[in-house]
Amino acid sequence: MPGSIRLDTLRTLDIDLGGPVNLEATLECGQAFRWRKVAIPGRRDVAASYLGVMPLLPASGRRGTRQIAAIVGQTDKVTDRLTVAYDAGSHGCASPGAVQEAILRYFSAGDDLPAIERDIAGADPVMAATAPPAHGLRILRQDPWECLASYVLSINNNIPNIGKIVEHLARYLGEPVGFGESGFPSPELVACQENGFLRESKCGFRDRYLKDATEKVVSGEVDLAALGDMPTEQARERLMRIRGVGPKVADCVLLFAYHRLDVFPVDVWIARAMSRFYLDGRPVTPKVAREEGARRFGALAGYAQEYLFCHIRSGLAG
DNA sequence: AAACAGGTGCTAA
DNA sequence: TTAGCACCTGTT
Repeated sequence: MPGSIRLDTLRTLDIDLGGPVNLEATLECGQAFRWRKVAIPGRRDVAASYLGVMPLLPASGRRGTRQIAAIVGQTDKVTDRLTVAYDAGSHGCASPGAVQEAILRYFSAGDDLPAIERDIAGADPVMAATAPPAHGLRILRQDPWECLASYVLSINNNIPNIGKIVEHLARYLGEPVGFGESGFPSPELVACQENGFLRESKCGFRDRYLKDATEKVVSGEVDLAALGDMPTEQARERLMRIRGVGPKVADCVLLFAYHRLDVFPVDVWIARAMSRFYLDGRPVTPKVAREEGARRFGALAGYAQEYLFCHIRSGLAG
C-alpha cells in the first residue's frame, strides 16, 4: 500500500491512449520491476490498479524532478483509457499536461496496437495462440539508466529479487516522488557510494557490473542520450562495452528503453520456446534463437518476443 | 539439502 | 567461434 498520500495535493486524470492497454499484461510481464498491484477501497469499477514510479518529462524551459509516483488504473482488463492519480505537491512543475504527456510516452500511445496484434497473430498458428493473454500488452518506454541498471541486476537472478534490489537503491538514494515512493537514483549518485552500500543492497557479484555501468555512463564513455540517435547495432555495441552487459541485457535496454521494436531479446525461456515451437525441439543457442526471431518477426520482433514470453508464463502453452 | 533463478566473463579448445 | 564453469543471494 502507498506509504502516505496527501489528499490536499492528490490529482487524478482520465487519459485516452487512443488504443487498447492491458495493465496486468504490460506491468507484470517482466519488462519493468517497480510496479505493484494495489487495491482501491470502495472502487469496484476499477478492474486493476498499480502503484509505481515513472519518468516525468521535464516541463519546457525548466529543470525539474524527472520521475513521479503514480497509481494507474483501468475499469476493465483491456481499455483505451487509464485513470492516473499522482501527488502534485511533490513536484512544483508536475502540471496535469506534463503528467498526461509522460503517461502517453511511457505507455507508447503512438504504437498502433490493433495493427501490431493483427500482424503478429497472423504470422503463424503459434503466434495466433499467444494473442489472447497478450491482448493489450504494450512495450513501455522506460528511463534508459534505470532500465540498464535493472537489467544488469537481472543477471542470473529472479524477478522478485531484482525488484528488491531496485527498491533498496531507490529508498536509500532516490528523491521523494510522491505517495511515499522514491525515484531511481542517478548514476552519479550511485557512483559515489561507499563499497559497503552495494553490498547492503544485496546485489551480490553484480556490484562490480553496476559500478562499471555507473562509471561508463557518468564519464560519457557510454552516452545514454546519444544512444537514442544511433543505429540499433551501433547502440548495442556501445552498451556491451559495459562489463555485465551482454547480448541479452543490451537487447532488453534497446527494446524497453529505446523502443527498438525489431530487437528480440533471448533469455532461457525464449530460447526454449523458439526451440519447441519453431525448431523441432532441437536445442538452440541464443544466437540462433535471436536470428530466428528476427527472421520471422522482423520489425515487430520485440512485440512477438513479449507475446511469446507472456504465453509460456501464463501456463496456457500446454 | 541441493538446485535453480529472465546471463555474463573468463578460459581453453 | 563456441563449450564449460563459477558466481551473490534468496527461495523451494
